[in-house]
Amino acid sequence: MFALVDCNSFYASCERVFRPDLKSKPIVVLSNNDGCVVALTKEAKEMGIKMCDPWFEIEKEYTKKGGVVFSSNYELYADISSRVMDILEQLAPRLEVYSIDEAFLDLSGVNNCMDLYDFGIDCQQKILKWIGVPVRVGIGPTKTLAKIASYGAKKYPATNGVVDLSDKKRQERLLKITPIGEIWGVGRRLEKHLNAIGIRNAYELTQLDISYVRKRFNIVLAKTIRELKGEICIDLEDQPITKKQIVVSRTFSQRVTNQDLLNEAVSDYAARAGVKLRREKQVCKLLSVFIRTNPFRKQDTQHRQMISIPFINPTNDSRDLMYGARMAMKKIFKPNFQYNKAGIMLSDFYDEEVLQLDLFKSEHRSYIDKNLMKTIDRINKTSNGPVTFLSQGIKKEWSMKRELQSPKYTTNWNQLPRAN
DNA sequence: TCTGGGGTCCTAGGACCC
DNA sequence: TCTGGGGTCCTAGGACCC
Repeated sequence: MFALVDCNSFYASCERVFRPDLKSKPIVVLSNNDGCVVALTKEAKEMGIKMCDPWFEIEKEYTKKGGVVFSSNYELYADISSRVMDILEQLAPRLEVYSIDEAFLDLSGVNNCMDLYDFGIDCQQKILKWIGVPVRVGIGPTKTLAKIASYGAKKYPATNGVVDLSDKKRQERLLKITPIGEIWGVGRRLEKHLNAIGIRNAYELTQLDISYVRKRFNIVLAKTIRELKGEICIDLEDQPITKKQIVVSRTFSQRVTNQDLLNEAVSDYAARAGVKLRREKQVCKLLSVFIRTNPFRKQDTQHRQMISIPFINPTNDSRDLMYGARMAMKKIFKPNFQYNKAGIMLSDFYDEEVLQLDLFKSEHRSYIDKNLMKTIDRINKTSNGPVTFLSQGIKKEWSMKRELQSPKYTTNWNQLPRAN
């Protein structure tokens, strides 16, 4: 049996933890660059705000009506998240941290000693009391059913935010009122296709013939159906899996036409990606860079391009990555376009310790170089940083804006909350 | 004027090999 | 005159997730 514990309006709830005065106020949290809404409370939803609404379109009306807004504060959210996960870890034998605000729990054994609904309520109360974040709990024999249970817990207030789908009859009842698009693994595209052949809810989906689905659609949807019927196809992943790619990309705060500035941006992203790669203890063999103009500006001529360049010797040295990024940029940059986003992607990873070197080339990063990177990383973890490379830029005119951010209450000594 | 970022998995199609 | 077929690997792009 699985449980899915899901934090309600997570980013917005994090903001409330240190601002009890916002208890029943509408709150929205914005994406990077204060671009669009990525989290919103029930109260904001009731005002007609939707996920992904562009901020500039709703700002005036929303603030006039007394809505509260924050730029995203990922340091705060990550810290609150890890505190929630710590508690969950103590409540169940196995835990999979699925995202910043969700975790799957393996409940085998738990159902022998307590009622699962009571377990859910207990979870909820502990996290609310110890952290201050409201959660809902969905319980079911497969992950996909636990997800459906969680949907039910959100949608129907009478459940008190906990739904246990152990019972087959109860499963069927909820599946019959769950729209197809709410199923885990069914996105907008599939929803449209399924609706077109007359499938409207989760129950109707389970009535389809599996081999037909595999032929007409794909193997992923076939798996989803088996999961909806109670057959476990997706296991709990409680071991941290090594990443297969690392991406750093940002929309610029303003449009950029100048190649020097683009070089600065991708160098900065390359250095950030390097930090992540070294944290994974991996080296990479392939680096890709992409740039694009703003697709929302129909009046501009569009340009988007991506290019990959291989390293002969796999590396995680920021200097190699930055050099590669600039080489790539040189190849794809075209003048007279108004770029609004660039990004870098690292892939083809190998373990740092078991490097395969090129047979005919001996130059590779030395022990001293490795220590240099380690030292920089260590300094940057303290408040003595940051140490950066000149090519990452100083003014960073392209870098994003975040004008409405709350303090880093839990991760910065100078921003601790005060009790008066 | 202003529209996010970071991932995974699957598939189709091309290059290449024997 | 008539010019195959099966396999692998790689990449780009799509769909999905939070």
